[in-house]
Amino acid sequence: MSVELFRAQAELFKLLTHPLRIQILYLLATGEKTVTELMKLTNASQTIVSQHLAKLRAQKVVKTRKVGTTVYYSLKIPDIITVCKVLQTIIKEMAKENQQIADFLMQVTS
Amino acid sequence: MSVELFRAQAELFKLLTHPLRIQILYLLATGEKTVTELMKLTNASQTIVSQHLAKLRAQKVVKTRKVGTTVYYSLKIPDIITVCKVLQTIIKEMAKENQQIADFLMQVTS
DNA sequence: TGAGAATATTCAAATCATTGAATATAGGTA
DNA sequence: TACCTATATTCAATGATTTGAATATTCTCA
Repeated sequence: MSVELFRAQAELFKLLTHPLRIQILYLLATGEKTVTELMKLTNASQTIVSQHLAKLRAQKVVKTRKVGTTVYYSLKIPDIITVCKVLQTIIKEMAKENQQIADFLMQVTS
Repeated sequence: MSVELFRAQAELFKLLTHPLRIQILYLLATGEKTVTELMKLTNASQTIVSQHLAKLRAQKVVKTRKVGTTVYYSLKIPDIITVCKVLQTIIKEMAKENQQIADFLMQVTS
């Protein structure tokens, strides 16, 4: 596998390193949303939401539809949410294991 | 879904934003490797490899086995490579689509 | 014990990402 | 035209990540 492919993967993964961007992607996975809706759903400011959407647009994982002055965002690459979901199950597995270790330590030290 | 989960996901995704770390994970997916082997396979310096391995260790996605002075690294969470592979298929899809657009433009402008 | 091999850590410099404030644009409506 | 609403962009400050050089640690073997 080429270094170029690793670089391309790394670039796309960078989109997923901000909690707000992940949240926005999950929201868009449930259907298209306007910027104002995303602001309300995430409790983030207009500037911040718009800036993060710009990053998602730059990498073409979202697409837009403009009606008058309002812009509807939706997933252009719906599979991106699969990537998040796979990681989510990993996190749950890790948490479960940590819990088991914690339980064991409780038992040993009490 | 809680902001905490988004944050946890974002933290793990940060591991995947460096080409060398992705390459190391792919290499470890084929079996355990020593630091020296990883250096040779990736053409990266000892310091660099060691630093990136430290990040992977900090998030517990790799584990180590020490024999004398050499350290064998392997995947502690093998599913992490699934995350990479899902993204890889997305990248291929995106590339395919771009190719189709390029082909279309060729046709139209010639 | 002393040298050498394998790996890890620390630190400063450079680069990159995030934020908030300010401003810009563009469409709709009085 | 003038204002209002929705969204985007720019810029400077701050914070995080990456790198290379230097150094530390730990093990083995003569």
